[in-house]
Amino acid sequence: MTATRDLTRNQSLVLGALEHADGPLSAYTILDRLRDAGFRAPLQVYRALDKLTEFGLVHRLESLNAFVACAHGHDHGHAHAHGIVAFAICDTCGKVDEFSDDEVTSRLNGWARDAGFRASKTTIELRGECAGCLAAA
Amino acid sequence: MTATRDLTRNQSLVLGALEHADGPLSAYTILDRLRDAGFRAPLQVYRALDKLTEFGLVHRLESLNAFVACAHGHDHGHAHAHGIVAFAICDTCGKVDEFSDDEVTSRLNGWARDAGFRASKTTIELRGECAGCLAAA
DNA sequence: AATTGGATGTAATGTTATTACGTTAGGAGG
DNA sequence: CCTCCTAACGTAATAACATTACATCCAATT
Ligand SMILES: [Zn+2]
Ligand SMILES: [Zn+2]
Ligand SMILES: [Zn+2]
Ligand SMILES: [Zn+2]
Repeated sequence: MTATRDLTRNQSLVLGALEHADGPLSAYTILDRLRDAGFRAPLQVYRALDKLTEFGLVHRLESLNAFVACAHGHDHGHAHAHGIVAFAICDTCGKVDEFSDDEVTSRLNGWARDAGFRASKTTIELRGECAGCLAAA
Repeated sequence: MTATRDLTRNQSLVLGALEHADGPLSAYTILDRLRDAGFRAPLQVYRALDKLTEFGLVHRLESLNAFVACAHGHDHGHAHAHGIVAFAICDTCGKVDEFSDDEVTSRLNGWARDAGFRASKTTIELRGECAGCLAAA
């Protein structure tokens, strides 16, 4: 059983913004959407994002400089461990698909073991066009 | 046989800066190092990087917002096709190891095929600590 | 009450990337 | 030679993303 975590007000607001969005949001977009809730400065967003990422509730998309709520079903503050996670990002509609592949994880871990490299974070991002957008084109 | 490509002066300078560096460089660091060669503005660097990346001579490290010369041995302007390339980036010493794994490539391509996703670019980056730094610690 | 640590508020600054606009160099074709 | 076209270049301004610095607040502990 994974422990439920108490989120602070700012963390809840940022997580909520990401969960209600239809795609990844930049920190500054989140800031804009939370102005009415009292947000004033980027740091309020970045601090919350740091914690949410640490808790595994939010992922940062490096190739986009943006953030998404974790796609795995879980209640607020109730996370679960990820293996290596991959993202397929549609450059046309912005949709993001989060997935994970044990064989990929195992090969990358194997490479790291052989190289004596200790990985603390691994990023896998596919940029391209999703099935829906390809069909529409 | 892959065609040799003529690089422009700016492209050669930027590629040279990356090849002589001992690690990834940000666009602005490249700019600073090329001041004496007449560089004045970020765009000069970004334009050269765009082309070099397109030619496969340079890779962008998304998690670092920085660039490295391709590790594969090739003469200036003489590139070769990559499959999906992965990078192991040491957060301690900055060293970058470029590698490629057919099984990883095949699994990711397989996922994309099944999902109907057409990937135009795939990023794999391991952040952590290299063998040398782990031994030194 | 004093101390501690985490979270917060705010301003200033630093870093990375792009837009806009004008100029230059070189090849293709008349 | 001259015009058209295209790719590359030069420069300035601005936009977008992220961090540093410093003060304050508050709850838990001693
Ligand atoms: Zn997730
Ligand atoms: Zn799409
Ligand atoms: Zn390469
Ligand atoms: Zn190292």
